[in-house]
Amino acid sequence: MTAEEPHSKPSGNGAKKQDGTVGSSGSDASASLDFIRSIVEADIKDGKNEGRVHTRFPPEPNGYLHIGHAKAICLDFGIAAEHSGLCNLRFDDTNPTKEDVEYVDAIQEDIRWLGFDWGNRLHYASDYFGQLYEYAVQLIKDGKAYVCDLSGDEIREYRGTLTEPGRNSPYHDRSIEESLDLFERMRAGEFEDGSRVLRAKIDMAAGNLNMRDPVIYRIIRATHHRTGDKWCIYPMYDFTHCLSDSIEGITHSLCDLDFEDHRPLYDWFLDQLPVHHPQQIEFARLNISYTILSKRILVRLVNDGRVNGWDDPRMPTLSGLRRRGYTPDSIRNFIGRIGVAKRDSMVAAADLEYGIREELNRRAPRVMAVLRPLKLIIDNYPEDRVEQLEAVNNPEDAAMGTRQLPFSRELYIEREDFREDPPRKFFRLAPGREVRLKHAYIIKCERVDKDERTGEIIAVHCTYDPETKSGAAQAARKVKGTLHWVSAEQSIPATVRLYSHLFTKENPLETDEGGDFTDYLNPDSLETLTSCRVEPSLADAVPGTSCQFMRQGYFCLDPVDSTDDALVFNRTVPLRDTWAKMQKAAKAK
RNA sequence: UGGGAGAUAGUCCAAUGGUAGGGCACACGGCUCUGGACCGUGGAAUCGGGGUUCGAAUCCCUGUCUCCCAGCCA
Repeated sequence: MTAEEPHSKPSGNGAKKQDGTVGSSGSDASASLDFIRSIVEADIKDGKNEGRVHTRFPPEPNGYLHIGHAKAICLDFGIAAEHSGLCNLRFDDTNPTKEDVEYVDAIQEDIRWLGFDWGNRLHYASDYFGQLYEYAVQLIKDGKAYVCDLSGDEIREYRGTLTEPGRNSPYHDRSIEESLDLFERMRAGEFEDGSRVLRAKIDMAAGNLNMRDPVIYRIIRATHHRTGDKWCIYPMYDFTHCLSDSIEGITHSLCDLDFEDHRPLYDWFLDQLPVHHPQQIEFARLNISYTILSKRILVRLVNDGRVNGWDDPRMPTLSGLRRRGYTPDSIRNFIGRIGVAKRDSMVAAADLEYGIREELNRRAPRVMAVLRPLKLIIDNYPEDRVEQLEAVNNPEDAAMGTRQLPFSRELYIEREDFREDPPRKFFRLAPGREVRLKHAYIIKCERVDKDERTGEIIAVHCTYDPETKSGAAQAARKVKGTLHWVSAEQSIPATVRLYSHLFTKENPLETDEGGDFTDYLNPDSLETLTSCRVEPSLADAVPGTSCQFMRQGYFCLDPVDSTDDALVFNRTVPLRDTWAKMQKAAKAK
């Protein structure tokens, strides 16, 4: 997210459970507290806020949540839970021209999915419009705000620049009575959009631009998703946010570094009024290599058709990650592992991938799936015979049991598992070589069938050794490689989508002269394979569930595009591939 | 000669005056019916320069670099 709502941060210790206990994560008990938790601890110790901890997560409903927001969510909800405190969900809906109920629904779903619960504390800044209006009137009465008739361009002009002070608006010294009257009439709809604003009277010479008489109310005739046409004036973020925090009794208001410059203004409003004064604390937003965490840009990718919607599995949105096969635990653990600090940083995409592999290795059942099939015929195996072989579902967890796998004379293996002219260290199948078929027999390659014209290998002929059946006493013979396979007849067809980074550059926002992030869109971020064959047990797979395609990676049945007769799997993340790494290294030499 | 913030291995985070440590990544080895997982080993950092101190990543001075801010967005 660029300049979105302030985020809170993730808990270093994973999500709190309903009972307020803390789940474990990458960082363990010995770990020291991050700087925000240190502040919170100190505040509790000092008896500040009567020892209460009350945070909030304040998204603007103008887009879907992404993993950067997950950092904020984990922090806001996590810190509250760690201290038996509360965390509110508050929609920061002060700009009806950009917001929509579609987003408020999606945001709630995503937060719940991540594992957090705001109880009955679902709020909207728009709930406070009446109170906020009264506060604004109070400011005018106290001579601390005035109605300004300057146009947008003029306001900018009067604001000065980074190095030159601004000048007072000609309306700066307008009488309190006149401002009161005008503000009332702004609300009544007597003036056109953009014709007048209410401004705080602070200091046009302030080095901090935010303090140069910031606008606090503007006229916008737009239907608000909650208040409809009740209002035609809407409060600005700076005015709304601090007072909403105050109204809700928030103690620690966590947001990202972009709002550091706004803190003096946050404090100023609260100091002018007789209200509770929460503390704003800023932390560095999350950046991940080869992706972009900016709502502004994500919305562009969606609208320009660069991806297939907010939940496209290539998107770093929570809905995209979910559809890709990422789990809430893996995301929470990731957030806990990367920590919280104030310096700008770029977390390696590999860090995120590590998290999901770690979890799925423990939980995902192993299955056989051949993505790019090559026919393999076992010449000495009876033509009409079909054996049911027992296969372990997860070697990491015996409790997950076993299943039956059909084996027959004609199989499919992965095309890349056979090489007619194998390179050094190639432990797979090649003429004259032996390999084990996982859960089955050791086979030996005898010859290949080729297309006479193209030279393409059409089938591999092998013989099997009946004595080497997996589990059999005499099966101990060692071979260099083990391949996955499916029975040609009994396997079922499937489509498999292989995803990789959406961008080809670590930081796609760091562009050359005149370029932009679209220059680095990865043309190969999605590869769709339509001739895949998977073991028959997958016919009953439940959409959204994950499994490991042996030797390949973790995949999940796409909940949107998959049907009973046309299975579609999304690759969540490939397995670590030492062989590929070796080849790449060799190539580099 | 605007204001604010931040600089610790490739990367992310610790160490708050007392042995610079951990995760990821990387490399090497072991094990393995997944070239996965797992186990072991290793390389690798305090932005520069001064100062205070028995002792500095930490305190002081100075320099450099990076990020944010000129919406009637949040």
